[in-house]
Amino acid sequence: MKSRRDELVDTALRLFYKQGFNATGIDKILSESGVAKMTLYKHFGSKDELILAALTRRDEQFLDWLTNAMETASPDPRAQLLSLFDALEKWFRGQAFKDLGFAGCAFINASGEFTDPDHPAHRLAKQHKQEIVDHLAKLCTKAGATDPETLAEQLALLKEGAIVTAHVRGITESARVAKTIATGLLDAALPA
Amino acid sequence: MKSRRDELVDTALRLFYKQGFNATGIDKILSESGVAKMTLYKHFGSKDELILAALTRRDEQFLDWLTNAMETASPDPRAQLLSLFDALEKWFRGQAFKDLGFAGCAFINASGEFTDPDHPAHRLAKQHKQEIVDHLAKLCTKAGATDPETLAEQLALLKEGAIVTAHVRGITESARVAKTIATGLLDAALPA
DNA sequence: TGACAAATAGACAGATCGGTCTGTATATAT
DNA sequence: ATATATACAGACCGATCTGTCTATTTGTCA
Repeated sequence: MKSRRDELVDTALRLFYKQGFNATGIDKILSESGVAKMTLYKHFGSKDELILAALTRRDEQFLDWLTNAMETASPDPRAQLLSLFDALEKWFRGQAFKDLGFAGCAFINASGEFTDPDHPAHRLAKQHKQEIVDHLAKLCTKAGATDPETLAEQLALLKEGAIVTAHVRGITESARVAKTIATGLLDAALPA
Repeated sequence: MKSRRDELVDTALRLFYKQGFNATGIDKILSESGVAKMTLYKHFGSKDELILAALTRRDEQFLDWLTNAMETASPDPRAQLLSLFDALEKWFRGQAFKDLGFAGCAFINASGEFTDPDHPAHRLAKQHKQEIVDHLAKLCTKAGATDPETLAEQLALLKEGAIVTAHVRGITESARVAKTIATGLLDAALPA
């Protein structure tokens, strides 16, 4: 059973994601979650803290989903790296997080609203992106890359490009465009 | 001499870009631009219209800057395509729009705040991105690509990835990561 | 049953929001 | 010099924002 705190964080994440952080008022989160205002301020000191909690929840949720999708796809690390882009396409099509749909990357969106790199939400976004790069680098090492860090940065950049293209322009096929480029990179960087 | 309307739009663009659209109030734009409230509402029917005017201004400004930077770089279309990423790096370092600095792409940020694809600001963002792809496709044709549209989409995706990486993670070198990948794509897609 | 903790509803405060309105000052052109 | 357009300053409106407070209800455990 979900605690009142979880109820708040999940509702906040959903509304922040679909309507933006500044555009979403506390009252809407309360009415949609059915939680009283005092309960919110018992768990969180301010709206900013709730924003951070929602993004933290998203961080865990997204990494769990992504790593699971990639591990499930294949035992081969090279195939796992490529399956990143198959997972992205499912996400873009709204098949990954059914209660949220697809409205771009919550962390890119957060960085757009809180452009100051020292803002806690922006810092969390940076950390989230770094975690993904680190995970990719591990797989690149396992796949036998001579420069796994560089390869991981390249793949991560393709991922970000695909996300933005899918969201801003509505082109879900961007995942396949990125996958094609990634295939060429892996062919060149990994031993046959 | 700048008209009052231009004064408004320039100030609005600067504040929207650095602080976000919803977080920037009308009163701040008025006080920083030194324009009276009634003058604003004589030129624009609402804040939403001012947002659109600011983004339209940014669209012109950015495309002018980018096309000029690429044309200036070289007469060779292949070199022009690669110079896209040199221009990006200058932008990331804050050397392109000195009154604005770098706070990500205004259109990616707008799409993050206005996630509904039918929102006028989101539509404008989509249009802006399409204009750039079209411009790249023309250059790809000039460079002799057999499939200029696909190549242009690939380069555009690299551009978006570099922008997001630079903004969210603060890694200005992302422009060079993208350029390396782009070089490989051009080597494979263009006649020697 | 009675005590205690947790969550409820909802009024309230103070600030800020977008937008309207009145009245005054400035500048240009005839 | 007078007419006209434009922009000014700033009061004002209703709505909404975050956050605080009181008083009531609910649920649990002894």
